[in-house]
Amino acid sequence: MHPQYDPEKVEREAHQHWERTGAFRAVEDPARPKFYCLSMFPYPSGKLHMGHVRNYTIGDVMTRFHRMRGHNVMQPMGWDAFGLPAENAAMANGVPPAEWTYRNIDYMRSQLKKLGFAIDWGRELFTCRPDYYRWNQWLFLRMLEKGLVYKKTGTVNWDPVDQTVLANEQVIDGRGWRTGAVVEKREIPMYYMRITAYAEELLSALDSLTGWPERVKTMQANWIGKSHGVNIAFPYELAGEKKLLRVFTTRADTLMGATFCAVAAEHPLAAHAARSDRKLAAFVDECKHGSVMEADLAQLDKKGMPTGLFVSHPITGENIEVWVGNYVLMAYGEGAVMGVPGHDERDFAFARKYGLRIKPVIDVEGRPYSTDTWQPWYADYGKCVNSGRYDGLDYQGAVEAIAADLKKKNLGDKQVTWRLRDWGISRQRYWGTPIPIIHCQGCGDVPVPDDQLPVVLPENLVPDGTGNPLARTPSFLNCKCPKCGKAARRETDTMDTFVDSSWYYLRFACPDQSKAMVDERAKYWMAVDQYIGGIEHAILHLLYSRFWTKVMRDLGLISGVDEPFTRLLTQGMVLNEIFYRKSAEGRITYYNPADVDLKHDDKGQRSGAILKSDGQPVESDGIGTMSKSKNNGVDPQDLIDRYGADTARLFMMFASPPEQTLEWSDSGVEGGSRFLRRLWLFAANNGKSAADHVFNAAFGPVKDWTREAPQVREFRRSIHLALKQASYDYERMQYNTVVSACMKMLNTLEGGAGGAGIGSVNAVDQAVAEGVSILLRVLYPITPHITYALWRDLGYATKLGDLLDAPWPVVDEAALDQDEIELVLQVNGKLRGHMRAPKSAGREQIESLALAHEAVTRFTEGHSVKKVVVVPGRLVNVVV
RNA sequence: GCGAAGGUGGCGGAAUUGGUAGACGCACUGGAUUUAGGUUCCAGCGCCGCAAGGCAUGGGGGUUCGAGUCCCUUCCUUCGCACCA
Repeated sequence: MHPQYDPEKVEREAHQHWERTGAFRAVEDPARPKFYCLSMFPYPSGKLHMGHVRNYTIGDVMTRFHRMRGHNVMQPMGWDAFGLPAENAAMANGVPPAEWTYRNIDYMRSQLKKLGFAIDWGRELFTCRPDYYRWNQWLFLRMLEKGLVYKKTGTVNWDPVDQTVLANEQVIDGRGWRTGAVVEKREIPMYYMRITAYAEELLSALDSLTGWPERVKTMQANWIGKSHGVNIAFPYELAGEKKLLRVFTTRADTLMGATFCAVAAEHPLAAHAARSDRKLAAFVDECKHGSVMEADLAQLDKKGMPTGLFVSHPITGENIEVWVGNYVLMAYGEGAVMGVPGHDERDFAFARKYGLRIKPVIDVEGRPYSTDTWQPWYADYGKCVNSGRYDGLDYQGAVEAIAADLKKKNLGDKQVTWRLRDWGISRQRYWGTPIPIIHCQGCGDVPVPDDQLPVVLPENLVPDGTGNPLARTPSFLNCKCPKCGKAARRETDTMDTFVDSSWYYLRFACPDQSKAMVDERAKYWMAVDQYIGGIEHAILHLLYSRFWTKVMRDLGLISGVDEPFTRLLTQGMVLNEIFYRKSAEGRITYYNPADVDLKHDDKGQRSGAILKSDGQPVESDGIGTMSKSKNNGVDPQDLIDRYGADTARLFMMFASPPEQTLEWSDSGVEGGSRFLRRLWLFAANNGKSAADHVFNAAFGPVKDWTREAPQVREFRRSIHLALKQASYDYERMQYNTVVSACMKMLNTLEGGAGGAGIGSVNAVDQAVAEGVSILLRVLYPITPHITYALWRDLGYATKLGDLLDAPWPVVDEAALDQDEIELVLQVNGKLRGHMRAPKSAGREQIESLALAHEAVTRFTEGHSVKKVVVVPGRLVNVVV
């Protein structure tokens, strides 16, 4: 064995070995329990970032651990390869998105391989390949047949200069990111997936996801947003015709306080009124401009205009004026609200601004009411007042009574409303899955027949930022109508990339299947036992995937799977300190932490930070996520080149538990590297001679350790305690303390099992050998390369086989036993000393030993002992 | 505003059922090795105190023999959602 740890060599050899033996190929095996471990697949943006390294290391540790525990594991990898960044890169460099994407994939794949992940590369998939996205198209058509896909007009951000649709992230302060032109809202036809048909199941099934973090489930539940309320109709007449204005409310108990109605700018009634009122038309137009993002809308001032139309109150018959309000959302409920200024903050602000009547109808435990200023309790539940026959009723009672009365008049009923909206999947983009529709002058929108799938996306186009290049490509655009055979035009919109990621986990089970979307192998592997990814996908990706799984189930494509991901782990972000300098003119320049030296005073406290290049101080702006704009990123490649993959993996796992944020620390990385060098050195010096004994110790006939010297037994006890800790922490996925347990083991090993003349030499060697074999196996899922090399070089591999499938070490409970136990002595709950007592000592014996102990008597003298609490094996507390 | 998570040494973080707070690592201090720097090794390291001892898990209160852990209250931080009627 070479005495020097050479990570580059060690890792290269391990990779060659795994490659040669096909170590990570996953094969269906009904005889063994399966474990499908999946990390969210990356977007091929160019190179791996630290978030990827962390994500995939967590998954790899889990995969390797479960394999040692006897599971048939599968860890696949693929590429979320369609998307906007490829188009942006194309515009910047004039390279087709396909070329850019495939080049990035090649580089990132090589990085993943360097990190030594136990991935079955035979299952690699690419969402931008026709053999994958044809099934997006195929399922789209099945959903179309079932009415789960439909077409309607939707609102998009439109850049009037580039004549193109903008994604939300391309709109900055209401202007196009490239042109700076004010963005308009535009109505265009789009395809939608009817996710709302699954709202009830998507909500109720959250309860079954016991392996998901609570906050992700809460976020999804809020997003789905089920509200119970009442749909109320306000009758009116228009050109002699009787009509109804419908509103939805969760506060039907306040109906008697309704003094106006407000409709969204897009509401038909607003459009009608605008026809005869130019000022109103201008206002409606204004509302339709600007961003489509709701977070932006929420910042706007309340604005409105009367329509001049009146409706009558469904209970009193009173005349009520209809307004257009910029705060009313067309997409929620009926696109219209009843205005109850007395008990709704928005209506209150609106009424105050336009001098509308405010009528309080709820009394909240006698708290004061003034129409001058809004108070939070105005919106609380209370008793009806000023409400005629409903006076005195509470919230529930009033809602029931009012709903019943409305139902009698045919003017309303109880209703459940969802916040969740259907999923618009059309994107006016080139680099995505073509929507398989053909537009024919005579036949209308015609689905592409199955035997003409896939509709292949040409890979050689270069977008220029103006419109969709597909629309300028005759070879793609022109086709024949499948129905009538006449010349027709292909749909040029592509699908949202969330479609691609909504089912890739199913395809990993059978990526080579060319006849079907999925086959019976999916039944073996599904559901994903552990899914790992960033919290940023808590809502959309995870909700769409759940929806998609249910759709495929209901179409009979998969069976026995209601939910795709049994357990979910959302890993924390990777942070680093931010350093900057501010120039005299106020310009801020950020400096990478790698270029900054930290100064400490002699107590270890930070005393300053200076830039290495000029020795002048820089300011710290705290810590934040690694980002280009703050120049605080660390390139994983540098880390690997410098220290090797094992150190990178070890640091990632050690610095904090998987779900928490991780703070980058160069010296922490050094510490990890130091530990691995120490491990190597210890093995080189002591491991080989010890290993010769290992087969009698850990794997041979059980030895009676109770006869050995106390030092040897203490040594084993400490190894097995650490093993117990590590096993527990692997189960609960707290890998930082697994690393700490391994460090303890090495500390113990270096301390030795006792010198010459203590115990039998044979026992000392066996204890060391056993300790080494435990440490290597416990550390292996985290740092597989160095442990592979040591396992091989110390001779374990030849006798016991590959570390990949080595049995997980078993805690020897007998080793944890001690003849004498150290007990903590407390007086009045305060720590006063320690004493040793025989393991066999009973409660009374311990009590009398404690009361006689000097550490106790010092504090009990002159006082009377009231009570003695004995916690077996732990402590004695004397109360005086 | 609503919802969720979290406040523990100079720092990252431990503490499985209420039972020795600060494991493990980093930083720092002293010493050894080294021509020196680095590496490596040994020792120390919550705060105050010469010591005995006292004080410490954001603040305040409570339950308990005993509270980082349970309850109440308050402050702060982070994240998510946000005109949802």
